[in-house]
Amino acid sequence: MNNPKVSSRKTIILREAARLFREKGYSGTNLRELAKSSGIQGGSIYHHFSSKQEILYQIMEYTMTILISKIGELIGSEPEPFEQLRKAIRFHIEYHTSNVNETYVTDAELRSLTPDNYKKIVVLRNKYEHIYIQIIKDGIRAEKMKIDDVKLVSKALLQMLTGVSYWFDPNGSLRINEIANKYIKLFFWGIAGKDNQNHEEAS
Amino acid sequence: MNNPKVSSRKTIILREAARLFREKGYSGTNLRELAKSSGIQGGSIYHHFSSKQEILYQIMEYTMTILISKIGELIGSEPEPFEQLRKAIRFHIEYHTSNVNETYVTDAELRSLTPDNYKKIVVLRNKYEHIYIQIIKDGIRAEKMKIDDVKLVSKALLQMLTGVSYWFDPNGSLRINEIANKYIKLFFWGIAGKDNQNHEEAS
DNA sequence: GTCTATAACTAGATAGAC
DNA sequence: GTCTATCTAGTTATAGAC
Repeated sequence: MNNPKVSSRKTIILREAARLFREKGYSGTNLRELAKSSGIQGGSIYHHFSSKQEILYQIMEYTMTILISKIGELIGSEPEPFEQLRKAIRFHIEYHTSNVNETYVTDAELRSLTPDNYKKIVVLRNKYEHIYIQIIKDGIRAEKMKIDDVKLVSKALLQMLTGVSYWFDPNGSLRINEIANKYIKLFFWGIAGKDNQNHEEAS
Repeated sequence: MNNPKVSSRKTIILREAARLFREKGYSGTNLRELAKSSGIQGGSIYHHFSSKQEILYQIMEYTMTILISKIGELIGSEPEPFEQLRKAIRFHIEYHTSNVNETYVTDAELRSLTPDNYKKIVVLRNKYEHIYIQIIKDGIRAEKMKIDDVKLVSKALLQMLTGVSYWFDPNGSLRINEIANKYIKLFFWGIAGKDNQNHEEAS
């Protein structure tokens, strides 16, 4: 996980843990099973991690750090907010579908963190979410986007995008790139299309 | 739960179970604690339910059944697809925010069901999702909506809407009715607004 | 319908050998 | 770095009294 070129035991444990935590939940996963699928015995886990909690925390901390750093690079090299948002959407879907186990756990197991770990991860989550908020704010300022509630719209967007990893099937007919295009189109223009622009109000 | 007027012990257990399953997960919740917060001792749970699994199943079965029956009534009395969708969106958000614990559990604890129970709940989920798919298909046929991938769009919609119950704060400044309006507007017209309709493609 | 007591088992974590 | 053995505690579920 720290060095993707070497599949050290630690890396294997983290990868298997993410898989099991997603399949059975954090509480539903036991360390003997995790050890077995990592190729070692139960007790050996504790050579690499001090507790089950630490494994969960490291998965989340790593995932959020990568997400933040990659999205940062991505939008740093692109000045136009519309194009920034397109790239951000594409990236979020790609990363979440390519790392389903880790991102699912990071998303769904916040409740299983100790209070201290919880605080740290929430800080990172807010940081990531704030990047999307900022892009949209810039889009409004540039008069490219029309939104009256930036926070709500960012949340709606991220939940919709994260949802892709819940149903995405790598063996299905849709490529990730096509899916991203469809989401971009939906989020930008909605379902009503130009012809129905007269129903602007939502009573 | 079966008769909302009487808060029988069974009803109380189901309500408390939904709350605890959401807070700590199904595996993370123990029956002594559930019993305690329901006002009885651990062993007494088994007078009302045969197992922990049965409690989970009943929460989900009840929630899905109500969702399907209510949305059925709602769109049955409205012929126009645009208006049907507005009502459906409003209903989904309202029900999910008013019954956060039950809907969250129904959404997130599918993995904790036994294979037999899993199959039954998935049938109900598909039934509910199919109602949204049908509305959108009708909307396309009536040339009110422009969508090339109905399944994807329905999933995007439902994930976005369900997400409201994850951040909704009853003491916050936004009323559910206002939130529903914002989501309807977003889903119908997108964020780009009329003026930018020329960027139709999403490269 | 609820209680107490307990059976049967499983879990996270530790210790010390190799 | 991994093993085996084990401690300690907690878990679902059952049994029988009230």
